[in-house]
Amino acid sequence: MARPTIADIATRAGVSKGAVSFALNGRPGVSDATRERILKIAEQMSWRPHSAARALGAARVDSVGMVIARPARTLGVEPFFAHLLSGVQSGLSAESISLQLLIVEDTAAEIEVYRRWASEHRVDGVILVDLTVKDPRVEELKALELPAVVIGGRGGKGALSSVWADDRDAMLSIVEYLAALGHRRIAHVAGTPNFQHTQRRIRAVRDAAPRLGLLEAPSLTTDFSDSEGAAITRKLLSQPDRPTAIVYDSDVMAVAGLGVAMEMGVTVPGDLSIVAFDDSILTQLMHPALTALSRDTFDFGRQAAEVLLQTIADPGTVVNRRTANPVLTVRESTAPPA
Amino acid sequence: MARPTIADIATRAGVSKGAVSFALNGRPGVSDATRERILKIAEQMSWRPHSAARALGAARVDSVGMVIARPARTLGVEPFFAHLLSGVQSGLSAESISLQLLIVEDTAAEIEVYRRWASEHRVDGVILVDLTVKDPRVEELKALELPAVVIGGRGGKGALSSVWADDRDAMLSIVEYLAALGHRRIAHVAGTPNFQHTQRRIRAVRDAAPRLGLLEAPSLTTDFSDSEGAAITRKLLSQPDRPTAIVYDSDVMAVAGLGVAMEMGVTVPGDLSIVAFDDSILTQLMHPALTALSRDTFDFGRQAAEVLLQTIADPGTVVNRRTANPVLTVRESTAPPA
DNA sequence: TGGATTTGATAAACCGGTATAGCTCCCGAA
DNA sequence: TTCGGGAGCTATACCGGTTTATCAAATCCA
Repeated sequence: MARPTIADIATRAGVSKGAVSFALNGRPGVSDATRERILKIAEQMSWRPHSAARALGAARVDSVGMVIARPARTLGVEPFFAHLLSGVQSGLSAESISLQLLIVEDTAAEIEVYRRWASEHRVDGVILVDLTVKDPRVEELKALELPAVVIGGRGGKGALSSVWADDRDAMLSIVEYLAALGHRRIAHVAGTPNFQHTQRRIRAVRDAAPRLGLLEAPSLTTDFSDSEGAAITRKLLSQPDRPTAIVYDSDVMAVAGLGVAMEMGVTVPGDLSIVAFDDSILTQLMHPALTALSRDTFDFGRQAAEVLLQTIADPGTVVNRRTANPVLTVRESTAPPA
Repeated sequence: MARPTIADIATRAGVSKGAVSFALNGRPGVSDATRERILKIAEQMSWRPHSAARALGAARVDSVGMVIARPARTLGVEPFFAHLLSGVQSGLSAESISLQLLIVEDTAAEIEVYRRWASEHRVDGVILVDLTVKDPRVEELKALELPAVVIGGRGGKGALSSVWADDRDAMLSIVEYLAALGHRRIAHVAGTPNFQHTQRRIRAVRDAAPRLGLLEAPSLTTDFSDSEGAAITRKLLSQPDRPTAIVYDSDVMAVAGLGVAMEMGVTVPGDLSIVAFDDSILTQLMHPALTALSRDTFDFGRQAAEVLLQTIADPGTVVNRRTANPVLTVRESTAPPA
């Protein structure tokens, strides 16, 4: 027989559909003896709930969504997303909730997806990444009343739940380390200026500079691509008073920067120290291996899932959870200046 | 008012639910005038179908699934998956079908997911990757009667639909190119031996060796990790008659191999030519940039989606589609031997 | 002991669509 | 003039669960 339904179980157990439903969901209304009997029969018939039928009862769909808005070609180099995804899933699988993943071209398309998901009842909540300054998605999700959690940034004034790491603190730890090594000319090759975390990192560098006695500490924004990372590095290293250390906002840009240094005959870490804000296998494969900030991205995802489930369970609450601070993994690309 | 239903539309249009359903699905049963009126009202009320309600009618769920069975930590370095995913989605979005993505630890867990999906009616079909020799998933999916398409390998004797590229041909083009440059000692650092494509590539090397007059052409299997790639390279380069060219089955291993060569004072491409079977930003960031086999992974995914939709529409058919041949992108890591 | 409450279970409504049997017109052919 | 038949639409059952109103029997308490 194909796919047993609760009606089949009811017939076999000699009870009503309702009783079976109560038994299977662990709610009161049946005696322990009956419950046990029903559960055993369900087990025997290897019954599984029909997800659509469940979802129809205006209840949850047991599915959450995640949209990544990036042009396809810039995606996938960073292990960041893969680890984040694994983490999110490990957080969800405990409750056997599934994840819908979508990759779209831009934020407009992303919002369109949220509207569709909301109106079609496809997900119970969503996870947001790459939060920008004045992000339009926050307002939209509030309007749609779709539970959401923001990763890596606070969701506006108590608007959405969030899971975030202290970028400021992390950046300070990098700059302080470089200053302690003796560097006085430090450059910061940042990411897209409209990302919230980019702003926070830039501010951290600017605020710390005077205190650490830095002569120079410019932050230069890019589109996160390897080519812009390389171009900016070329420009920095061509200056008469070139920096003795560069901090890159991503591992890909750091690797590109290392390539430029080698091509220009600038030795690393002799003439130039390099630090990547993101760690991955990339930074470890280099020669010299790059000093990088390591974050537990997997755990990040896991916590996001947890917070989202809380928010779904009680749509009123807004949770802002701060995760463990990232740590600086020192490798071969940093040393005192010549 | 929250979420209009077809009943609301029916009331407003002064017709029955059935008529509305006919009109919205473009099937006969209503006059053109009525249809037009209903469509306009639906548009005004911004009606969207409730996916669960649709799915309940024993029909399709408009959702397909994809499970990637890899330990979280080895995942995400290769842009391969990200591009594949984007491609799959672009193929699906035309029909506004959503994608469920799951990352699990091993094949056992993967099969468990298929069972759950099938019994809970969560997906209409699935996409398989990383096909192994005697893959247990093929049998399982046949048993579950879940439409499926295999990416990168044939699905057994007409068992499942598939989309594949000619690995043999691709490998031949690499080896022939190296032979033409004058290389006679070529090593092949392969992936996991139980993958079908690994087997095909190994066979291609073995078959071509005599014809091309190669003195030596060993294929050495690994677990695809950078560390094993490095270890094997170290061993190869320590031999008295070391190879003058190495072909790596993945970009990550090729990069690791390049690192080993540099660390051992073996110049690339002077003393050693390196070719990666997979292209990505990684290979381009290196110095020297690596010669690599470029595949249109995005298109691969798109075609897989297409074939899957065909298979879902008509569960009887088995489509085996061969995609465009990959091309060798020559960069700086290959040259005639010294 | 009798009325009030609790327990264990049932029948039926409901969620939002789809599918189908059947009804009413209206037209054309015999 | 009657009958067949198709177009256009309605009413209703159905999909597989959840939930609620209802009810009988058991239990409790004064």
